[in-house]
Amino acid sequence: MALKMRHNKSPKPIEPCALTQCMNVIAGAWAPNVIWMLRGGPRRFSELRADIPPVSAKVLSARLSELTERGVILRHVRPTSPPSTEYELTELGRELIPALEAIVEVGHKLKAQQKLNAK
Amino acid sequence: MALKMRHNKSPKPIEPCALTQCMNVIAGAWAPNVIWMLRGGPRRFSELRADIPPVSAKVLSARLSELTERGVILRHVRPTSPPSTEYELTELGRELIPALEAIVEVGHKLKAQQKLNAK
DNA sequence: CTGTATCCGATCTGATACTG
DNA sequence: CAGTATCAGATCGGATACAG
Repeated sequence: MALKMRHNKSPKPIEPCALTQCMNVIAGAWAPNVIWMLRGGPRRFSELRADIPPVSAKVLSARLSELTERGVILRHVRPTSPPSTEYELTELGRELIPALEAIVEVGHKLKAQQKLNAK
Repeated sequence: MALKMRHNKSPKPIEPCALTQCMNVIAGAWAPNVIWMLRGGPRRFSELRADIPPVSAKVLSARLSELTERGVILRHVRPTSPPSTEYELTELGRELIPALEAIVEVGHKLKAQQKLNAK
């Protein structure tokens, strides 16, 4: 579902440059939050849902699958009586932390800027 | 169109944390590329269209408006005979460069990772 | 040249209900 | 607990045509 080969308009649609490459991973409403919440260590499915309040199970599940597929997070299933699953950043996933930290830092400045505009 | 009166489930729907705050700015298919292309200095509308091949005028215009509104870029209109407009990063906008650089760096590692998976 | 207006398909997300 | 299935609404982005 990631391959979308249709209409052969441009043989080389974009330079799928590194920027776009990485943006695709952290795009979407919740992917960055998921990674961010995992930066402190492994978390379970329901913990992530609690961390990121209004995310639906469907979307969280979809993002976790995508991120797993892309090699950013790992899934550990524990066959306990109530099933338990832990998600954890891979080494590649941890590479994203500095980028997200930089983004967070800009976020603070944006919030400050917005307060100025509001007044 | 921004207000969507959601059911009063959470009085504070999300912590619109700094992460989300900034992600909203660089979200979308082309916003990061626009900022990236402006990092070297001012560019005109048509130059940006050429820089970022398959972006439509509509979307580029929409992104530029958004980014201007958010205080990330500045618009200079030159009333020449053929109209000319230059876009430029603001000081706030330049704060995004390090974040994007970090993202680009991860992008390279993701590409490397993908090649491994492909084989 | 620099946009804006319309139409339209693709994608994302949420709500709800259901399974193991 | 940890998801999946289905449906529906909202948003995004592209193509085209048009305007200043």
